[in-house]
Amino acid sequence: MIMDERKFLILQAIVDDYITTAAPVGSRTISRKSGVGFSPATIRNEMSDLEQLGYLAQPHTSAGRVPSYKAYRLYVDQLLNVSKLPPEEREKMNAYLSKKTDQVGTLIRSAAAVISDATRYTSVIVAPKLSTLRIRNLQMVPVSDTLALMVIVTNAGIVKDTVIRVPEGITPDMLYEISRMLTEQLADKPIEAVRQLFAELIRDMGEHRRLLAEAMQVIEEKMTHADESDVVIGGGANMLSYPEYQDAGKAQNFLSVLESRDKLQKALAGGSGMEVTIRIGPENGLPELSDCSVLTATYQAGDDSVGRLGIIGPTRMNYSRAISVLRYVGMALSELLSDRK
Amino acid sequence: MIMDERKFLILQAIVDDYITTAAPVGSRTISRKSGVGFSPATIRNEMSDLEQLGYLAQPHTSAGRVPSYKAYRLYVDQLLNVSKLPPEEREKMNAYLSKKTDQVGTLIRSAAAVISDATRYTSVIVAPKLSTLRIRNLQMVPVSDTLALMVIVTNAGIVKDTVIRVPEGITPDMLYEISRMLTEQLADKPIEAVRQLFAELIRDMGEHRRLLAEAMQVIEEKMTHADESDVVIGGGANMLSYPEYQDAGKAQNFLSVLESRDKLQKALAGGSGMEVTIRIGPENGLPELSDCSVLTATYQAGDDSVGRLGIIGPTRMNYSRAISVLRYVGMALSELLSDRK
DNA sequence: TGTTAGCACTCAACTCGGTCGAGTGCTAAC
DNA sequence: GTTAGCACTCGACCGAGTTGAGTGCTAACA
Repeated sequence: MIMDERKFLILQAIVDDYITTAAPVGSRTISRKSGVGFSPATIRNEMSDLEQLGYLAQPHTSAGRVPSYKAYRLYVDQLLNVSKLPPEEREKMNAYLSKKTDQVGTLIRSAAAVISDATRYTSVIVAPKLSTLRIRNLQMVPVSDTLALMVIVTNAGIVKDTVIRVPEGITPDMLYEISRMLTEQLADKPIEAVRQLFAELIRDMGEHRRLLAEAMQVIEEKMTHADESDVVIGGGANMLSYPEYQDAGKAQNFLSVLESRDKLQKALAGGSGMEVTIRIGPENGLPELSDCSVLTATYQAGDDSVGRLGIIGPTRMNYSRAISVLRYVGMALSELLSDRK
Repeated sequence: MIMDERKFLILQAIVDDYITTAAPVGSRTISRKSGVGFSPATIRNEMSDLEQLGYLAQPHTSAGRVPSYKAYRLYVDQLLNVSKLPPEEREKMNAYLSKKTDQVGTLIRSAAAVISDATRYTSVIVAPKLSTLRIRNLQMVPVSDTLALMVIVTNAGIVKDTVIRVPEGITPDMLYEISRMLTEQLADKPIEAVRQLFAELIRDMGEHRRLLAEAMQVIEEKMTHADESDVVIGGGANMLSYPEYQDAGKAQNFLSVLESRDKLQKALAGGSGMEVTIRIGPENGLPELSDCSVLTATYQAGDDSVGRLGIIGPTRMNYSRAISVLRYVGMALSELLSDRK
């Protein structure tokens, strides 16, 4: 048995219908649809074939059919046509986002809100990771005799800070001088390259070795351990409005994923290109999200990919709309981050 | 009719029982309890009185009784004895918290997690507000020719930063000098007092007037507009495990409050002293939380009250435990923030 | 040979009546 | 004042019956 034109057509109609109703789809329903000119009986035969092929499943004998993950995969890969967002909607999003451009954190939170409002799904954005950024300025601000705050300003105006210990005998003015020197040395270098530069500096400049070593260690740590605060969620409660999540246990299960930064990071990871990556149901690897789909994309600051943004929704989500919203917001975010001088 | 000793005893037993079972309490149940030596019939008479007095309500004639808000209020005010946390539990919390003391943000997130883990309710912590802090160091770090990052380090090592515009012709070294001067002038002053100092400075130092004015305006804004990121939530999904919130609509309603920083701020506001404030059901003013109770307390950095922390749970929450956890974590948080030199 | 009408069959969802049991209020006795 | 007893109430639960959406199969048709 092989998939022919008509099977595609019928499968598409079934998925389309299921996406909006969340109820098993029967042969009559499909037959009634415009564009499909066959009787219910014919449709039934085809549906039976599609079930055989693994694209459909029946909850029980006398129910309609429900698309399988395989069906969604096919639907997304071949049957989907992504429409552009209407201009007025783009305009609205743009207006909302460009108001919030001052602080990167706020911008990202707003972007998450825009996505979840526009799709009614849950949105997740990973803030720019230190390891993908370039240093623009590094400054150590004294906090007390023994502590300083190391502030790293990166491209796109993204700021990271940490407390570091300062060896005895280093005055605020010395801190400033060292910061200036470091900034000069490190400016515009990607953080990846900083390690080596630091090693050289520590070798050449014996006198502040301890301070530099401390700073290096902190940067190192910041780069490897993702900061908890760096994942932003929008519309976490949206999922509860879908019939799939009326069951409180399931809902709690889903929400617990949102509360675990680790799992979220894992869900968003992978897929490096600019294009939207789609993981359907079990494909995303997290058992808790086995009946969700996760769409992810990358956003940039300048020419560097700096973070990922994503949408989590039920497998029967409106992929077309989700994709276009994700694309658009990703683009807008990249632009706003790159504009910052 | 008046509340006598026995009525108190019975009401207490009813509330105690309802808190653990969430099911209407019948006269037999109370009669069986140790400490109450009356027959069901007597209890019924008393319960009838208590209903008349507004402390109990009946879902329907042949069900048991459910405590009203008035009953919880009485229970909390007069019938509750708050036990201390067992030492091993304190120890565990302490150990977990003191590991996280490096970054204030992380510390607060951990504290929220500790509270929600210990109580199985939802915890909320408002990060230290700028207006309650003292400046320790102020530094402007150049980001580009026209932008700088103003970093304000406050007591307790809490850091706030904002991007500000820099008028043309101001070099990084000048920024440093100005920062140094400002730090000298402002150090250890509460932010409340900064306004006036700034005004004086702007008057006296004509040359950098524009920069100072910009900085002032930004500080002003930061002080009045609470930052979105400053509210941290722990265990938002916990509520879903209680029978009161099995209904998806109710659950969504509750979660939407957690997503609105405004409403959360409002829920936590008020009650300035160190003691735990308890708002039961409608008392908290938010219709969305009308069947929740909100406990709030204040935490300090040094001698200044800097933020609030709270627990949101069902009205039938275990007040005794919630209060002791909130007290303990509030104290621990204050200590950890004050220790920072 | 592919399509369709017809028909028997399946099964969840809903309805309805009956039973069960937890709980109440009232009354009368202790 | 307290309590035992009893009639009553009412949601929860159970099982039988009905409904309706949907299927698979077969035979007829183009």
